[in-house]
Amino acid sequence: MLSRDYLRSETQSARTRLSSRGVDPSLLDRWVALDFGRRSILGDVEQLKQRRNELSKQVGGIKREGGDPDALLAEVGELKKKIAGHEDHLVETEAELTGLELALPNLTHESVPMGADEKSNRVERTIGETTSFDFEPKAHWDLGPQLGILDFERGAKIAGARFTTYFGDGARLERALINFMLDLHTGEHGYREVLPPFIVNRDALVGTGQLPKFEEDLFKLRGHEYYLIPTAEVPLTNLHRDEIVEEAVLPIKYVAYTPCFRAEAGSYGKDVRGLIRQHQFQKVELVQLSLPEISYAALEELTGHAERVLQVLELPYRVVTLSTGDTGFSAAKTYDLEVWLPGQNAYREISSCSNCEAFQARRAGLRYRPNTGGKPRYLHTLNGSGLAVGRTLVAILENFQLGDGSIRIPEVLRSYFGGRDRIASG
RNA sequence: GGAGGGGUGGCAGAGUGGUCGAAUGCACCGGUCUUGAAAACCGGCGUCGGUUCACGCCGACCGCGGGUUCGAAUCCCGCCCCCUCCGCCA
Repeated sequence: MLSRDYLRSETQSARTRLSSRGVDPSLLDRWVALDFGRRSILGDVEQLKQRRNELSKQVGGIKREGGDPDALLAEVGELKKKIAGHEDHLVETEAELTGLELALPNLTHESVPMGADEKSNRVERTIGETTSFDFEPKAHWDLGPQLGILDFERGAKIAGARFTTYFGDGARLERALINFMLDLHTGEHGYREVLPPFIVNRDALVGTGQLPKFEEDLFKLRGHEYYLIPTAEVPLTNLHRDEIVEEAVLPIKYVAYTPCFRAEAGSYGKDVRGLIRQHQFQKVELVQLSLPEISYAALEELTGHAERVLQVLELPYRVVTLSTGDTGFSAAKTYDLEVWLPGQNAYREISSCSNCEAFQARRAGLRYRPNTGGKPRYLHTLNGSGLAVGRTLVAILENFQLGDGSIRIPEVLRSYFGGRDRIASG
């Protein structure tokens, strides 16, 4: 959510900046009308309530002294009717107002490149050489089944399309990556490990911005107001919902491994082969709750933590700033990390690191009390994959494949394989 | 699933229809005292919204949502959460 103060006092700028994200400018006009209407009704209703409260007090006094309050009661009766009418109107106005506010995306930071889609994204830096081979490299959807470590058919048999089953060293590699990432972020980057519920309620999803707009992307439990999490960002960011924390505890840094579930509505025909786009995938997620003043430094730091995983695994990648049109609903600025995949001859997203500023904090009621005392303020939220585990596994298979179809295990993962340096058939 | 108990300010804990946004204690902040500190004493100390240049004023909030009433933390209904016992279960 954007702040009402901003929408009110900077309406023109809000109109321009939101339209660069594809928001219909007339929504702003509607907002202004509703906001004005709300305050006008509120003024009336509160005045009537004030009068009613005064009269009620008088009635109490009169009754105590054994008098007859009938004259006052008649006036109160009138007031009650008026108040009820105004309040119905007020409830409607507020419902439409918040509905509108919940549907407006965040404003992008001034450093974000303007553009309608990913074509306007800006490459910030490219790390490592794209892997070269003296043979024709294979895609992971060929390598995995050949090695017997990924089984797409059996994933589909027990669940459906976009589900995969891992066997043997495939399952072990996934587990090794999870442990390696968690160990790195807790041991060297100062994050506290969390194991949250993988199912959340509606409020949590509204808090981070998936709802009410993107319901069709989510798996909902039948007969319950429960949803499978699309990312650990949802439980982690909502951990302190409706709390006021002391400034001294900031920044709060959480890391969690969770499976993630996405309906992938509207992506039919996209990445249908392999592990790239699944209904369920594993992810290690980083979340920070930050002081507003330093949240952009925190974004650089958090992005660096995700990059560190790729560096230690010796995977080539690049960092891209998403354009205004490609930036997600809740984010003010997003860096995507794209890993080189020889099987596709392309860089593919493996992490997305965002500063949401106070957008989620307003929705979720995340505030802090300044050291100097005074009013609570909204804090800033950041999140980033550190990393998407399935895609990391893909990158390892494709980048470290050897001519004989076996896979070289990166140095830092060997301790999770009892010291072995190869994944070979069987 | 069955039976019972409970959700009040940062914490503990009063309050069962009328100046109750809420006693009291602790914690916290400021002051007095003190060489300094502690103790003691004095004062302050919730959130949101509206309005105001400001001081302030007004409204709302005692898990959430409805209802009864001139008036609800207090009575009624629904829901959520927590605890205890039984059943079941990993």
